[in-house]
Amino acid sequence: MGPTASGKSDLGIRLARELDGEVVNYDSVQIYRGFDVGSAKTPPGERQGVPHHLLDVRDAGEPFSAGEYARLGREVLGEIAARGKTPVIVGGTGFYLRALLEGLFDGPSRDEELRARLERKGAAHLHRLLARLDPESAGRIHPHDEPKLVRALEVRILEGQPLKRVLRRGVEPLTGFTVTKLLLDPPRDALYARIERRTEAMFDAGLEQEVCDLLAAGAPRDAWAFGALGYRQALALVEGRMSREEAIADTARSTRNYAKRQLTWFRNQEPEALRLPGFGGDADIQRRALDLVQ
RNA sequence: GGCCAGGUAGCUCAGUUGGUAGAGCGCAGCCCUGAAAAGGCUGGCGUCGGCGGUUCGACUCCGUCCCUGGCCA
Repeated sequence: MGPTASGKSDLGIRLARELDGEVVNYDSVQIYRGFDVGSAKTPPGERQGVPHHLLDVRDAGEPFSAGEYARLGREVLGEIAARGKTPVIVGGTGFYLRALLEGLFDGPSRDEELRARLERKGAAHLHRLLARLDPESAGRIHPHDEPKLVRALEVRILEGQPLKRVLRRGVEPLTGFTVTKLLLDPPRDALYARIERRTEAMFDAGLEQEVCDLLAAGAPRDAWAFGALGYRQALALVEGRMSREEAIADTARSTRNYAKRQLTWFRNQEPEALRLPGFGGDADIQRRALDLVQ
């Protein structure tokens, strides 16, 4: 695990080669077919023969969720183990990793109709409604945090019970594996500089063209995956709502913000992860990672 | 050289009739149980261009100097 641009893919491939393993992705954007340049997906030609899983399993317009990720992930993990290989789980979507390893509660999936109805009402209204139906959750969720209010209401309405009660139900951690967690944590300055450079490189490498290709292939312009970092801006560029300079600057800034949120998550939600103070491509970091894993 | 408009937080800018300052973004810290590259919370930051003056009190008024932009020479 590690923030965006910390070299997770490099380290993942290295570890997989050494351990006779296969890479399992847990990046929420690399899940999508055709989202390659902007998600920094390792091109097939650079995978050094290491099999990669859970890349390109959805089209732009298809919804996806942590729950689905956990189900697919456990299947894949089982298959890899059956082959006698070692899974090397690589990504930056901390919530997906938690869903995979710790499990999610046995609750309802998204209900699009219910959500559409709720989302129309606005956060303030939703918070008042939740205060009535599930006071405990209303006290825990900030009145401005619409997505979490919607989810709490969705569970409460569909299950007829407050979220906290449902939350305990049916959480099944992954079994059958010994997990070693490694966290890439390069110096902040160096990480930000690298994000800056990588963002420019993505636009140079044809992120704009990738968006055009996706649109031409029928991806709706409001497809969820177009909300991802870089894609939102590249779409604005394609549609003439942003200049190239603005698109790059905006992408780099949001990517820094994202990296910071990832670091907070990993630091506090994955305290047992072993920290590697550098980039995944660094030779000494790779050596240290191998020592920790063997 | 003259005229005009500006000089306030790292950046962009607001600041009512004089009572020592704010907003967004950035940055930092944090939250998160099925759209998590999403969404949300909290926080510090200023010699208000310099120097004088008027005043009990000046970012606000006066003088002067410096800097930036525009127009005219």
